[in-house]
Amino acid sequence: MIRVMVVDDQALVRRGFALVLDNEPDIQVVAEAGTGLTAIAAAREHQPDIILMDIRMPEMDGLEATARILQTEKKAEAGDTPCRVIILTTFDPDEYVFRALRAGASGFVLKDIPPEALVEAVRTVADGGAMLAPGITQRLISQFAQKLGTGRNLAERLERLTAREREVLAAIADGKSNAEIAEALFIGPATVKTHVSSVLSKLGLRDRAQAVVFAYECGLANAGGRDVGF
Amino acid sequence: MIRVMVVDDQALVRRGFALVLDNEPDIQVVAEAGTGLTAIAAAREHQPDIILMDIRMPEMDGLEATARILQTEKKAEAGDTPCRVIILTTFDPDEYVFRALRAGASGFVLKDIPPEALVEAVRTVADGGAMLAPGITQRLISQFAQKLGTGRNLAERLERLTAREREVLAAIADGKSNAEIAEALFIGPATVKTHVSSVLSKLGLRDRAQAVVFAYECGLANAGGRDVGF
DNA sequence: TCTCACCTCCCCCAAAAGGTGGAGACGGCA
DNA sequence: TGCCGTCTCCACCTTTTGGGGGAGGTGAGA
Repeated sequence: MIRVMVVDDQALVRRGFALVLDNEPDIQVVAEAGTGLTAIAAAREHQPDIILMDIRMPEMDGLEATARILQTEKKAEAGDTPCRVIILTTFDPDEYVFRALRAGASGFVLKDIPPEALVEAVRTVADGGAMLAPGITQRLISQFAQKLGTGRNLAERLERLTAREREVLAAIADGKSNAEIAEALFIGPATVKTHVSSVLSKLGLRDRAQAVVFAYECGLANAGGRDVGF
Repeated sequence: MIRVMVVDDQALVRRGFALVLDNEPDIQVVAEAGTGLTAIAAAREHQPDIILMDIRMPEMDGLEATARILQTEKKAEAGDTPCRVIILTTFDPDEYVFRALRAGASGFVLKDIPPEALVEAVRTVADGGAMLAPGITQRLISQFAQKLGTGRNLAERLERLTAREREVLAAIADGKSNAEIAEALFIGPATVKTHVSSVLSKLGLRDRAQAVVFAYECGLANAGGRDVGF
């Protein structure tokens, strides 16, 4: 049985969704909330598997509420219920989508979807998957393809480097100085300089700064992976 | 009427999908192909709206074929049919997915989906959307959220900088030298040094190389956006 | 065996970068 | 009015970086 909570400030809308879902044999609506704040409390109390969350709400919007609920979930992590959130809204501007995904939402669907599709989305997400509105999936793919896109030809340039040189480049992309690289790779500083020089000349770069740019652009260094705690 | 081409090396599978789709009133299977090479030729000849493409095939795999078909499409761009590809396969390893998305696929679904879902996927993609298997959507979101994740707290550190300093940081993240930054911002090289110094000290960085790392990590510079043609 | 690519390290040197301290100009704000 | 933050620039200094050689050692392959 999938336990669902519906969060929307408009009681009618809320009841509508709840009725649609409750009509399914394997889905049970266990709570409803009309604001972000009450949603947080209700989530804690009823421990739903899935939360259908509107964005525009008084007191606290759905994105903020989503972030908080999933954060406390993560802290608890007693393995209770890894509650998952589907954002259900009328609009789909990019900013909302990105914020929602960052907040940890597993779905982002528009309110105009047919009821069966909503039910399907709930089941999909409860099953560990994710469900986005088709247009959003499309944009996500575009963004992703763009990021991977340029990587190709640059990665070819990367192959001109020897294994050691790639290691050095990675270290450069980590913000390390020559001395630090030497220490990290257990070689002398002079050797590091040699490697750095060949990396720069082979790739047609001038600076270690440009080397950092190159590393990020070709995917050798991945943005978002590191804590910049130099 | 949605014109579909089915590409799969197993004739039985191919016929199965074709029959399911042809049974729909708004979908017409206009071509079939058993290899990547013939798929390219058939796509050119029949100009389908949607191509269902298997990955594992003799002569040329589906990903390569997808890339080529969409590439020639792009070149032609006479506005004929902006043909779109749905990858339909038994496996979903990450590598395949990324290659598929980079090749320009608009969908990636597993062969075990129910027939109605396949039909729905075809309609969705024909309608300009995209459709991924739920698990894949999930992973795409994770990757995306990770990239956006750390950006927030770092961006706060960014706000300690003055507007000018942020400009300078952006220029640094572009791989520019102090002299180039001076030229770009119409100020003296000495001024650039001043700004660079305060950027580094305010952000707790040592190097302009570390500054580049910081810029990428906090999203000030976006990987994939630039041509590294130093 | 000889060659070649690679890794390792050295020296010297010029250029760039980064730190420190100071200074004038401008605009907002108490 | 005076204070403060910002932008602009300067001079001086140390450290780092990057380029130009050269040189020894290793292992794979012709």
